[in-house]
Amino acid sequence: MARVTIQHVAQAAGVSPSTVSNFLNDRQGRMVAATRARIEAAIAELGYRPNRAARQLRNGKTQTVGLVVPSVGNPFWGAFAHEVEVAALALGCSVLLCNSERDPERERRYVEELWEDGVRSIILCTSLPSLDHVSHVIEEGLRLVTFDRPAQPNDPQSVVSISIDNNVGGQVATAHLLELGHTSIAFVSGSIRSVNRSARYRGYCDALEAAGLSVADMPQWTGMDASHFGDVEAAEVGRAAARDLFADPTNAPTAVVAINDMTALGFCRGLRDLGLKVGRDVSVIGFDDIILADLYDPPLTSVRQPITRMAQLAVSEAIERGSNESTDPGSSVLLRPELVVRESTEHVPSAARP
Amino acid sequence: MARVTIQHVAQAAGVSPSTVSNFLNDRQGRMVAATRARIEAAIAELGYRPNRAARQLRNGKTQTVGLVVPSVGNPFWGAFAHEVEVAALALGCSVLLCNSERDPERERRYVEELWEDGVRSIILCTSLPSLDHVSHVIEEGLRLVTFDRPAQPNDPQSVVSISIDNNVGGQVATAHLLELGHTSIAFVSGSIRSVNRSARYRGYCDALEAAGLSVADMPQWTGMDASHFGDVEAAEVGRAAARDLFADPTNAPTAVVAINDMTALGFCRGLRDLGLKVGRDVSVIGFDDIILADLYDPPLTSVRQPITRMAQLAVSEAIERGSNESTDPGSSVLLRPELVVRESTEHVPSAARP
DNA sequence: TGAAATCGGTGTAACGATGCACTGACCATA
DNA sequence: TATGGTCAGTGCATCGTTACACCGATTTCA
Repeated sequence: MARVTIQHVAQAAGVSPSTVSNFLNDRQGRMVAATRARIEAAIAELGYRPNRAARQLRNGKTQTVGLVVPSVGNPFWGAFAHEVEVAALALGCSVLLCNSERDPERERRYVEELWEDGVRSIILCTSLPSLDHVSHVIEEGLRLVTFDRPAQPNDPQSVVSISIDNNVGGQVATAHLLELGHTSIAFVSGSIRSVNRSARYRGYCDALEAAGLSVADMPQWTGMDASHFGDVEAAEVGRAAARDLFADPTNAPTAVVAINDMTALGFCRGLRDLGLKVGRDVSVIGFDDIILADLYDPPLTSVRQPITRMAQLAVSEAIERGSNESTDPGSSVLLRPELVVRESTEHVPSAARP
Repeated sequence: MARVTIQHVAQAAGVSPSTVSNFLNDRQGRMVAATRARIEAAIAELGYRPNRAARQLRNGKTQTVGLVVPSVGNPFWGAFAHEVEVAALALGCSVLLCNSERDPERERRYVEELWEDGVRSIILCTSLPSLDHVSHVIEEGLRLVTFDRPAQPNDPQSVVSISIDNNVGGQVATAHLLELGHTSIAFVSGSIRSVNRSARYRGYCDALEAAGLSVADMPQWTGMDASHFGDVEAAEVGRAAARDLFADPTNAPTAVVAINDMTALGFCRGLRDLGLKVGRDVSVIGFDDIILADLYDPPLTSVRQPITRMAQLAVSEAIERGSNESTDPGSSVLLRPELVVRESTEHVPSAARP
C-alpha cells in the first residue's frame, strides 16, 4: 500500500501537481470551480494527506508548535500543556513537548533545536528576566510566545507574552489576608529570581505597605534563595518553609502567601507535621488554582490563572500570527487574576497564640 | 546565515556528500581513519546538524516518539509524560504529545496521523481491551508500546506492554484493608470497561473471597457505569461516589479501594463534604502514588506505580527495538506494584457506626 | 600472471511538495 | 487587426539526505 502523493491526486483529477498544490495552499482563486471540485473529490476518494516532511523540507517550516515548560510533572504545567494541546489541535497543529526543568541552558538548547528542526512557533514558559539566551533565534524569525512571564522592557519587539498580572495577584492575595485581620504574613517561595515571582512578591509588599505595615516586620523565610528545587519539588519548598518558620514560635506568621499551589500544599503538609491546622491555626493562600486546590482538605484559597483562556491565546498568537508573516506587531496580554476563596484562609485566631 | 548542509561538510572535508552520509549513518567501516577524522573536524567546525525533514522525507522515518496519554492535565499522566520526555531525551529523541481523552476514535486518529507523519514508535496509554482500532497500522510496521494496559492474548505479536500487575495491586490494597479489620469495603471507579481497571477490580474480588467474604455483600457504587468523566475529572467520580454511598448510612462502607489517586482524593473530598474524616471514619486507598498522595491531609495510602522505571522501559522498547528492526520479539513487562501505607487507612472504628 | 575480490569512495536518482516563470486561450481596446 | 491584459493552468528546478550502482586502484590467490 504505497503512499498517495500529490501526483496521484493530480492524475485522478486530470490536472497537474502544481494545480493541486495551489488548491492545497488556498490559492483557489486561480482555478475554475469545476477544477476545484474535481480536486476535492480526488483528495477525498484517495484519502490523500500531504506529506509533512516534504512540505517542511520545501519551505522550511513545520506545522508543529514547540512547548517548553519547566516540567509537565507539575500539575499546573500538566494542566497547561493539556490546554495547549487542545487549542493547537483545533488549529490543526501538533505539539512538541520539552521540559526545561527551569534550566536556562536547557531552554536555550531546546529552542535552538526546535528552530533548526523547522519549528517556527514556540510557547516558552520561562521565568528568566532576560531572553538573551534565545534572542539570536528570535532575530532569525522565531515567533516566540512567553507564558507566565510578562513582557519586559527590553524584550525583542516580536515577542508576545501571555500572563496574568502577578503584581495584582500578589496584592489581591495579601489584601485578602489583611481583611481577615492577619498582620503577620509571610511570603513563601523558592528562588525568587524570576519575573513573575518577584512581581508576586512586589504585590505582596505593596499590599502590606498600603495597609501601613512594613515588610521588614514580617516573618521572613530565608530558605528561598538556597532552594535548588525544580518544579516537581515545589511542594518540598513549602514543607521546608513551614518547618523553618515555626521553629521559632515567636516569629511564626498567622498567614502565608505561597508562590504557587504546589508550594502552598507542601506548606500545609508541613503545618500538619507540626500539629497545626490549616485555616484555624494558620491561613494559607496559593497561586494558580490547580484542580487539587479544591480537592484539598481544607480546600485551598488561591489566585486563579485562567489557563484555558491563556492557552488559547498563546496558541493563536503562536500559530496565527505566523501565517500573517508578522503583519501586526503582536499583542501581549496581561490578564487579571481572580481570587478564589476557600477554607484555607480564616479570620486571625482571636485567642493569643501559644 | 544560510543553513549548513551535508554538501558544505563534504566540501570542507574534501570528500563527496555520499561519504559524509556514510559517516553519519555509522557505515564508517567503509572509510579510512584519516577521512573519518577530516569529516569529524569539518562537522565540528561548521556546526553541522543534519536536516530532519530531509532525512525523514528520504527514508520515511522520524526520530520522534509519539506519546498518547488520556490527558496530561491529570497529575499521574503529567508525571508519566515528564519521565517519558526525560528518557527519550537521553536517547536523542523528541516526544510528540497527544491527549486522547480516552476516546477510542481520537486514539485511532492520533496513531494514524503520527504514522503518516513518519513516527514509527508510539507509546500508547490506552485502556481498551482490544487494539483493533490501530491494528492495521501495527501490521504496516508500527512499533507500539502500550502502557498501563498489560498484554492481552490476542494482541498483535509485535506489541509490547509495560504495566504493573493490576490484579496483584487490587489484592494488595484490599488485603491491607482486611488486615485493618475492615469487612465492608467498597470499590470506587469510573467506567470499569478497561483492562487495568477490571484487573484491579478482580484483584479486589479475589482478596475478598480469599478472606471468606462475598463481593455481593459489599456496598456497591452503581454510578460507575454512567460515568462519562475523563481523566481530568477523575476526582469528580470519587466525590460523587462518596455522596452516593453515604446517602444510605446502613449501606455505607468503612473502607474504600479507589481506582486511582485522583478518584481517591475526590472521594476524600466527598467525605469531607459529609463531615466524615478520612482514616478515622473511613479508610481510603488509592492507586498510582502520585506526588499529591503524600501531600494530602491525611497522607493517602496508595499502590505505587514505579513510573520512572516504567517510562524508561517504555521508551527503550519503543526506540531501541526500532533500531534493531525487530530482531527480538520484544518483551512485555509486568511490574510488581508496591503498597505505600500512609494515614488514610486505619483500623476499623471499634465504636458502632452511627 | 591473470582473474577475482576487496577497499575507499563517488555519481545520481529519487523522496513529495512548492512556487516562479511561463504558456496558450480568450477578451477588450484603439 | 494589432496590441495588451487577464485567466486558468502547467513545467521544472529545488529543498537536504540517502541508497544503490558503480569505479579505479590495490591486493589476493589459484
